Amino acid sequence: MNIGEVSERTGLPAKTIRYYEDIGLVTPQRAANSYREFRESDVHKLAFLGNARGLGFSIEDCRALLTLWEDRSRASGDVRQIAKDHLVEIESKIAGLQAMRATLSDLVSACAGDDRPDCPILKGLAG
Amino acid sequence: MNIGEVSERTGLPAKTIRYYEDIGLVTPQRAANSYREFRESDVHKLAFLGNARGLGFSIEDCRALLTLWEDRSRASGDVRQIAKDHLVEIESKIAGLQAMRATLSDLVSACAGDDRPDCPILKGLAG
DNA sequence: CTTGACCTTCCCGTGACTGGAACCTCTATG
DNA sequence: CATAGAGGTTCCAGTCACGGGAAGGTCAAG
Repeated sequence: MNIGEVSERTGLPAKTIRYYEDIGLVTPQRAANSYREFRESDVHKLAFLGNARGLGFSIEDCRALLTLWEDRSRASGDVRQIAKDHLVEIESKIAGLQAMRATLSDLVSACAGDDRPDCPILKGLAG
Repeated sequence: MNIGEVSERTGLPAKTIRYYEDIGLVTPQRAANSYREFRESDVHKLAFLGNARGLGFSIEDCRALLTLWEDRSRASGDVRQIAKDHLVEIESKIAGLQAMRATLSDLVSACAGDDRPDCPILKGLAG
């Protein structure tokens, strides 16, 4: 299977798939014309990667998860730990963004937003 | 005032302050020894930048906000628009992260996390 | 005079791609 | 058979907002 079809089937841009090969996440075979030749197992890996990235796992997390996925004798505790750590990160990002939203929406609602120069937002940002 | 003191007073790393000079956000004077010489107005600008960045505004947003801040005849509506757009972005980031959290926490709680290889997290990621 | 803190510039690296140039290969059509 | 166009290849540069570290100049204290 060529990269275009894989791209369609996984939803990943061809550029991304090439990048994943570059960094060793997938290793498709090569045809005589130097085209990449993807097997079903490559497509599954790439779909897995797409899902993991979609959940915000870093590439290195993905690499670890992929290794565990391929390891039939893995301990599910290892997977769970990675996921839990990531969950904590996500939660702290959410908290940070919510704090931003709170401050910012206060400022926005305090600002008349008309032609006059008086602006509580700028005042807020100034300190 | 030297960069070290400015760094302490604004909470911005010296590296960041130099970077902000590089991209034209501040333009401190120079002393004979080639050291940067910051005036109070530079410190205020940098504090403003620190606050705006802390609320997640991009550098280009900060540049625009700074220009408006310095423009005594600005319309507060311009400021408000930038802030509102940014608020929308923040909210969509929060929504994205919350969706990740929902899926991920479902997976984590479905996973026993012991020594056995059976793992709903990997199953979920596989499709 | 030396030590050590502070300052300078310069260049490379980050994460996870994305865009683009220059070029090769396959397939369908005139 | 020539050609056009779609798809493939490699490689290099850029993104964003800095951070690390090298190599060297400057200043105040002892």
